Amino acid sequence: MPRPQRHVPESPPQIDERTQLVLQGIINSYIETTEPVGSRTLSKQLSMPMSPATIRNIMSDLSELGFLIQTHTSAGRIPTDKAYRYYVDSLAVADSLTDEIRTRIQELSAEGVSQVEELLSNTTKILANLTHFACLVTAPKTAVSRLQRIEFIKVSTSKILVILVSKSGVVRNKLIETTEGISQDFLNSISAFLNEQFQNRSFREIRDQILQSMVEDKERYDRLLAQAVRLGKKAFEVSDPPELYMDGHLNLLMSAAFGSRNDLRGLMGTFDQKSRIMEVLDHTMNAEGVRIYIGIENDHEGLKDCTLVTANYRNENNVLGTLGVIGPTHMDYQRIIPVVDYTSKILSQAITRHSYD
Amino acid sequence: MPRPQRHVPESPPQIDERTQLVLQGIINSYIETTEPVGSRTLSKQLSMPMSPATIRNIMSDLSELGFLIQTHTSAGRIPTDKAYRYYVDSLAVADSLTDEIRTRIQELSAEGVSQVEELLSNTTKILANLTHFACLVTAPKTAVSRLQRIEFIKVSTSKILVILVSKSGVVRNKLIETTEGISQDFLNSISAFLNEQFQNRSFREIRDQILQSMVEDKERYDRLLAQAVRLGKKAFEVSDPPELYMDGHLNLLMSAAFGSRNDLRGLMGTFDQKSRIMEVLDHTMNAEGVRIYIGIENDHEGLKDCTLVTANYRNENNVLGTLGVIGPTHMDYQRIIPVVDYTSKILSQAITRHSYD
DNA sequence: ATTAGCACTTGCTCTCGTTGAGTGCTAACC
DNA sequence: GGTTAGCACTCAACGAGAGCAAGTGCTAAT
Repeated sequence: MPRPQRHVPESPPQIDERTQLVLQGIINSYIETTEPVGSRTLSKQLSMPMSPATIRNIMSDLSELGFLIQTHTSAGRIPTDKAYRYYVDSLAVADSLTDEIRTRIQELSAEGVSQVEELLSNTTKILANLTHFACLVTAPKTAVSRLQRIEFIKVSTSKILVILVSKSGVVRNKLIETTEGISQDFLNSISAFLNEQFQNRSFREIRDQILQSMVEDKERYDRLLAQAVRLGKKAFEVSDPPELYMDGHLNLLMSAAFGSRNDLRGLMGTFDQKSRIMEVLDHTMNAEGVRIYIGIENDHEGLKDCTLVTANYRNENNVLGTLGVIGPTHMDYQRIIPVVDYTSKILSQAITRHSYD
Repeated sequence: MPRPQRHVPESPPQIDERTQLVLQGIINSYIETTEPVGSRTLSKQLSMPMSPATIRNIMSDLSELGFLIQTHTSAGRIPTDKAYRYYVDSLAVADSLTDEIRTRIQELSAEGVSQVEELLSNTTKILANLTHFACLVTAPKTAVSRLQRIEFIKVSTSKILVILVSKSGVVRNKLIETTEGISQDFLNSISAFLNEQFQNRSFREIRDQILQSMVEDKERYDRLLAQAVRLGKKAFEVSDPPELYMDGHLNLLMSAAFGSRNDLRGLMGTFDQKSRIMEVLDHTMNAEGVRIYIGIENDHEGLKDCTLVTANYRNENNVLGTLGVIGPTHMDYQRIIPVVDYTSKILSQAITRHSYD
């Protein structure tokens, strides 16, 4: 298992081995049952034989360290976010994936999947199925992706369809209104020109350059150039809708993991604002490997009882986007982490096959 | 208000005027409060002065006719699906829309909306906002829509991008793998040929015709024709994903209208299967005007506590698709029906402006 | 035909004791 | 000195019972 990155690097508190064992036991038990765990129960489950009283002492220490809390005085204890952090960083051992799960994940690029968009949407579906949590995949960032092909198609006297194909295989189209009658032949010349000029350049670069070239004079005298700039400008205008593929959020809402009606409301609100979720994901995109954000570590209010597990996907040359799952903080980390990890790798492979890089 | 179509035409039961008044009062009150309504409460609310005892007698009759039920012996009464049916057919008077709502709806084709897809997605958003229910819009059926333009773009040595633009303004693209090296020039000839041959024909027609022409011999001798048929076949192959725009389902789930956890589960399952929802909507598409399907009249199990209100949208020549909202059976019909009606008209206008017909 | 009055039903809420899981502390134990 | 048994204490959850409020159906008077 790839050792996941820690959210805030900080030396893990020194805890002796037996205490670790107890903590681990509590977390495992809580993940399984979602019930506060008491000393007696734990004593029976634990491999190392310890009396409830001993465990009580250890638990008391752990409470003092901020790893455990009690919902009320006479109840068992449940792990805090801090405990999960420690667990994920130092205790958890990733399950190895079964062949069955591997196969399921590989199906994201099953026979007949020809478009990148389909790939991404399949990924969320499969992840949702596997985890029963909310699953997210961001589309490759258009701003940084590079141009493979641009084409203009005249669909009516006043409308021109722009087709943008990026190196990463994403196709985007856009309608442009135009007053002047431009022939298809002329459009072809323009796209040939733009293709030659800008292939392999990033959309952002292209945009900048086109905007700049506006000030230069020479194009005034060249009808082709002038039109190319005019149309190109429209084509590359910023209007990337935040593209986010999402599935399984309904599962999550029902998962009974969230008791109170209020939590649900908050969570719902969160999922309604795709753009906010995008932000969160984008924010994590600089790191490598599987990243884990537990509860309060998410700076989004609605996610305070959730853990976000993300990883990037990429083609040979670039990081393209992020995928992730959002579940309750008491998710089964040992299972979820390798699933996300493997999915990101498979998606990377698949999308590399679809890229033109 | 367009008198909504009745689900199963059937002469409305003869009910005297005062009884109608009571039924209407009960339904109105229940729609407003979602509480069983008793004789005393109703007596105070009703315009015509009647004592609780009188109302009790009438209620008793209505119960016998199957319009009302009691959740338990000593509770007030709530309307049955049959009551809503009667209400919608004979009692309800549509509210007239405020200017504010009209304006809100008109915003679906606000400044800068250039693609049909955006139009449809805006429609669901606005409807969801206005109704707080789940809102659906089906994309124009590709099978019946007619070809405006087809274009092939070579994006790499082995991949060709097909762009299909329909008369209704929907753009669809699709990737085709090819082993042979075909030049862009040649692709242009092919698309020119196909455009000339098939413009204005419905996708279904085209598909049929291309499949048929396979058996004819002459094309063997004509490379252009052969390739055109080969690529055209791939391009028009059936693989329409069921295209459904949806919004507000989360609102619906939270609307507290659904008490039991179980109902929710069922409803969720329903929304998860977009294809089933499509079926339901498609099924209603033959009718005209606003249609209303109340509770059990929906032959989908998960919708047994829901009412579906749908209307078609169209351009000048054809019915293109359906839009609808799904809410609890006790929705405010007098408000929802005109909203759906007006939205369908505005969407029709907008999409007509975007059509090439 | 309508209405007032009354007995009856029933779900909801509040209280109160009981139960059981769990804790923290102390003293005994190895 | 760490570990464990024992014990008093706490507190949520459960269930029974009382009282309440809303509502009904029936009967008899208007």
